[in-house]
Amino acid sequence: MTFSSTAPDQVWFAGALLNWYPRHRRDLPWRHTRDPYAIWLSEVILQQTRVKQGLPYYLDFITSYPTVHDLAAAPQDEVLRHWQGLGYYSRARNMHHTAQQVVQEYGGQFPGSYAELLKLRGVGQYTAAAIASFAYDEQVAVLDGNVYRVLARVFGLTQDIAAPASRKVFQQLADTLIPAEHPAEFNQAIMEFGAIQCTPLKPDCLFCPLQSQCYAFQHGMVQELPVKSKAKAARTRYFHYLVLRHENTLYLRKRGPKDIWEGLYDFALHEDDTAELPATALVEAVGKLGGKLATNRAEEPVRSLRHVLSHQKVEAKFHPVWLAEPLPSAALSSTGLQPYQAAEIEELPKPMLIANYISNISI
DNA sequence: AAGTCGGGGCA
DNA sequence: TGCCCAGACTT
Repeated sequence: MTFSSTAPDQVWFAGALLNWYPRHRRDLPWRHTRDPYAIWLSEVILQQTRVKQGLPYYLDFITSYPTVHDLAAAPQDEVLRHWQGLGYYSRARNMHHTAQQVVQEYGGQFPGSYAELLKLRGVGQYTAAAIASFAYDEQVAVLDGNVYRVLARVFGLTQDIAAPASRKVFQQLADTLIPAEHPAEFNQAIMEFGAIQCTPLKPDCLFCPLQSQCYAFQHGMVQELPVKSKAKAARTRYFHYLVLRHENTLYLRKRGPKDIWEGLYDFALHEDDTAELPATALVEAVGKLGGKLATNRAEEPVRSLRHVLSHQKVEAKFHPVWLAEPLPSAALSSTGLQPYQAAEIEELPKPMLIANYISNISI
């Protein structure tokens, strides 16, 4: 790759960042260790997640599961329960799987190189580079949202960072920038610089050490870079939850694959293409399960909650239904529903939509 | 290459 | 509201 004569010198760029970093770095717990397990844990948690949001989860996980053996031995429901609220739950399932693989196939030792780390489930190019550099000082450049932004601005790259094909350009540039001497510090520095100084909305260009060499600043294009195409609009889905209750139990079931919230627990669900259902539909649904309606219960209000995900908007209605007797076993086996008491429900991993609903009713 | 997968924080 | 966040996986 070649640069125009006005492009910042590559050695100067690394030097400037390595000078900036120790003066501005945040004190974060995963920066005090070279244990690949702890670093891997932090990196998986921080995928598509701000440090502020991920930090308490990291502290909880490293305390609850101090070694990869502890994590591998834990039940999946327990791991997902610790992950509850962090989103992108495939990360937790993949993390759990990888912990078990590291114990069983690698004797509890994490792979020692970028190429080997890349083979682990849930470990992509970014995470493999992060672990390899932070834990092993391997000279492999990380490329995350921060790095995309910093490189696009400083070097004036106009490729659409949302397009997978653009990755090559940025990765090649990052590979030429990372120094042999301090690869880990360089990776930390460029990401921290993106997170603190070269921020998406209002970057602190006034006090930026790269200002004199920054393409975007010199050309008045800070607001235009990086170029990123818009995501398509989220679709709306209508969830009608049957909150089946008998005495002190609620019926929930574990969600399956090929949809949101895999592995988490919610109520009996009827999805429809409309927010409104005829009143008879509920009674009919309960009857279909072989449920008998209780007659000694006061009518409870239907609650509506809206929940926004990356690619979907869920409009949920919760319909409380008191049963006169437990659901027949045939209904349980066909739906996967099981009765749970309040203390048990607390331990189940649930989507925030469900957790929020439950926290506002009395059980 | 495009689609899918969460939730929270911010202006 | 819209955008972004220490991305990875599936189709």
